[in-house]
Amino acid sequence: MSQQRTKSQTRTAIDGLKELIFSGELAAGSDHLETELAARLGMSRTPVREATLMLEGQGLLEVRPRKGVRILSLSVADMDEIYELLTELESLAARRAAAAGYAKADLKCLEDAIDNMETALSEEDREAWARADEDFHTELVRLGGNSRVISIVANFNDQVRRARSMTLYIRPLPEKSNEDHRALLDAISAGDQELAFKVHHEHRSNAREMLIALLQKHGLRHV
Amino acid sequence: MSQQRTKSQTRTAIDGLKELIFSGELAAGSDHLETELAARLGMSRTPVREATLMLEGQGLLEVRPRKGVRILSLSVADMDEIYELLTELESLAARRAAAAGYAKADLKCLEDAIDNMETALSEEDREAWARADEDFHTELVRLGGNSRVISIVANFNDQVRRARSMTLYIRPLPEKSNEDHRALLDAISAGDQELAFKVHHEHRSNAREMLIALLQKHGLRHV
DNA sequence: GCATTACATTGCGTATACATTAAATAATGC
DNA sequence: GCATTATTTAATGTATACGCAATGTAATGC
Repeated sequence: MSQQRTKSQTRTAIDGLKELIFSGELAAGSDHLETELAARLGMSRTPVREATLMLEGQGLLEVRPRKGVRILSLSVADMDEIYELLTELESLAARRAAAAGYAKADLKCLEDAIDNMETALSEEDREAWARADEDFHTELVRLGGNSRVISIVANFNDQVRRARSMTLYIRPLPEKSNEDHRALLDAISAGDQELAFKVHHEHRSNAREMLIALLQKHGLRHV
Repeated sequence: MSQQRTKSQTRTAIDGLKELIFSGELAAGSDHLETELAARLGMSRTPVREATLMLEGQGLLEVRPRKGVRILSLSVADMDEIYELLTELESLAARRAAAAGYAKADLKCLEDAIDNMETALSEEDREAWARADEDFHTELVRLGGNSRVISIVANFNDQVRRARSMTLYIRPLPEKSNEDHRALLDAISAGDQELAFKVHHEHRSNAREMLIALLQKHGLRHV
């Protein structure tokens, strides 16, 4: 995205730590001393410390003095909480997007994302599908136009990212999903606020239930 | 609340800065250098810096390299965004509280808050009313039981605190407010999820519209 | 052998020193 | 005079030093 000429060490630490967390190199539940992380990232403790404080604020880890920072793991109950929150906020965004009276051109990103999901589905390319699905949801929230909602949703998407990629290959192919996406797009196009809200709320609720059931079925108590 | 034996300097800085911001001593929109704040708080730059980074994460200020930290002011549009978000999240909490099947004893805090508001109203004690109103809303969200929602709502309440206290004496006395509160309490008691959601959503929407209109009427473009 | 206390270790919180670089100012050429 | 470039200033970003307090370990008493 936006490239600074010289990326600050703190920025590097934040990005580096997030990457290490998302990739699982820093496992959920594991503890790491500031010194260790600093050495790992090739910098002094100061920017690492700043980064961990910020990531703590974002709910990705917990700073536990003298025990190291703990990479947070999410219980099923946590996932349920987060999905409930995302359901509500995305549905709010859907309603607002419908209210905004967007022209067809404004909704092109949504269209594209849906097309990409369809292609990915037919090719059974789960990674591509997941990317397009995230695009769709991100764009939907953006169209909602509430900047606070946008950043909260982005934050919690980060938090569940690991869980998503863990379940990507054990979940059923989301065949029905795109019907919902198209229905939502139609509702937004038509400016039908309540329908947009309702369609997306149900879509998200279903996804939530599916995911929770999946986690329980596979005994994934923590992700 | 929870007292540390020795409060860390960073903690002191956070609390101190928040206090200075809420009280208006650090005015909305004003800029302050790290060194200045450090001197003011009687500590070195390090904990001040950590505090400002965390408060930036909480949306209370913005760190602008070489220009100092800027205390954020909220435009009317910002207030609108935040109130929209709070409306949705509190209404979600209301629905969940209704779903939880709380016993009468569990809802005592809500009852008390309503009583306190009534007393405060009859005595025209606006400060007391505001405290009780905040108690009510905080407790409602707590009863909702979603810890993410709880902390987000607390965060945004901090952000609008200054605006609230600014408008406290120019707004009309909230005579009707308590009817809504009681109706919500009844809905929660009765376990009527949709009613609880609806009642509170409307209550909040009204409060939002009143506040926005008030800000505009008084030409308060930034608070 | 167990509990308790003294001791050693070490990770963190904070202060401070220093390098970097954006901004402000002065100087130069036209 | 104006624009452009060189210089200075100063606030930040980062490294480092250091003391404290928490944790683990050894020593002591019973």
